[in-house]
Amino acid sequence: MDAEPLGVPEEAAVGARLKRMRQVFGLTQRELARRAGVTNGAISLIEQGRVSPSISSLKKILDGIPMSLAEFFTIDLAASEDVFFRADDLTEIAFEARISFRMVGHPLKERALQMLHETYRSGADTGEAMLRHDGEEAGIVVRGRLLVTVGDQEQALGAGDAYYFKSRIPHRFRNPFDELCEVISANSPPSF
Amino acid sequence: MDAEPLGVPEEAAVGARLKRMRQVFGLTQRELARRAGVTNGAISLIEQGRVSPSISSLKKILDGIPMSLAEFFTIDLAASEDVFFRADDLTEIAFEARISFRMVGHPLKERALQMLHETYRSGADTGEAMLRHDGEEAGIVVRGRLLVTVGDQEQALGAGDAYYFKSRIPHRFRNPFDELCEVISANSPPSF
DNA sequence: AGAAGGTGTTGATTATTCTAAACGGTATCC
DNA sequence: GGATACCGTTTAGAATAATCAACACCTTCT
Repeated sequence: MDAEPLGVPEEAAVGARLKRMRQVFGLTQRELARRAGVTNGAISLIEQGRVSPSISSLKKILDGIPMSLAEFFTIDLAASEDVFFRADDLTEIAFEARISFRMVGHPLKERALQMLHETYRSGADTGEAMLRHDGEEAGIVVRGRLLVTVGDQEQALGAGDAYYFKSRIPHRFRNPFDELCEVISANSPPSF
Repeated sequence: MDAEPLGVPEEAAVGARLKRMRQVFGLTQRELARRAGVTNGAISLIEQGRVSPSISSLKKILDGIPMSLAEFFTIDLAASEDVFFRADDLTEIAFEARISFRMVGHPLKERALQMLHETYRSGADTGEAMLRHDGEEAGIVVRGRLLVTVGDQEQALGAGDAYYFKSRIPHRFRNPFDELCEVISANSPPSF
């Protein structure tokens, strides 16, 4: 009706959505247009909300990403909010004086994965009583050295070294060295 | 490109999908068109797959149902298959000579709900050892009378009477009367 | 500075979709 | 039997979307 579709939220939403998806996949309008077999102009118009694409052309474009129509309309953009967390924003998990665990992501949210930024000061030890819990965990040493014990294996890991094991296997982390050690770890499902 | 979009599955799929949705909601093309503020012709063309509607018009049409674009593209039409089950098709769950449990739906399919058509002949009893399991259950007596025990409460229910309780509470069903008793029950999540 | 190659955006034309109004078919009512 | 009231379908023309080609802008390179 109107020349300017101001009051129509869905068009703009589709455009914004497409732009978001395209950017998430690291594509330019032209690159996506080439892959999809449409013109870059069409994508520009759609993203600006100046036209409402037909299902067929939207599908054609999404095929170039690639992404299904169902995905396109279903994926919750808000859910991918808070992708970045500043170091200061990480939630501290008290453990022991010499150990600091700082969690990536919101504490309360239901998640399939948990990531921790761990700091082991000299002399830190998760305890003689080995840790055991469900899931699997992995980590990479960022700075300093860490003595990792998993089952009957024990290794001193330096910066860049990593571990991966099933958390049911008794494990322990120690820093018997005199320099501070930082580790980035992840476990799934979350067990803290 | 072609006048006849034979090789394009998606358009036809959208048309068929729309037709299905419209029919499921018991609407005629004209009625839906009236609600959506489009012409019945447009709906006809779309359903035949002769055009690929724009997002804006598809949304307008779906608003008339009403249904979101996400729903429209997500809902699995095949999943709503086998909606009706003849009495003879209900799967019998052997229990006791005087008790018959006949399940609605396919035994193997993952479901959030289970419905049973239960028959308690005179003297039937689910057992002195009370039943306990996860979930919640409800039922309505269709015929005869049933003595229902839930925790420390006990009631004789007649036709039309019903119950609802958390299945963790010990429960028992008995028919000490001399007429046959039929009950329709449901429990979620399925526990048989 | 200027050329080259990238980005997204914009008119004029072509192609497609939507509307409006008709058509044929079927069931119901009188 | 004919009028009425639905149904879905179809066609000509108005409205909208997509293309093509140019445009303005920004980096990078020489």
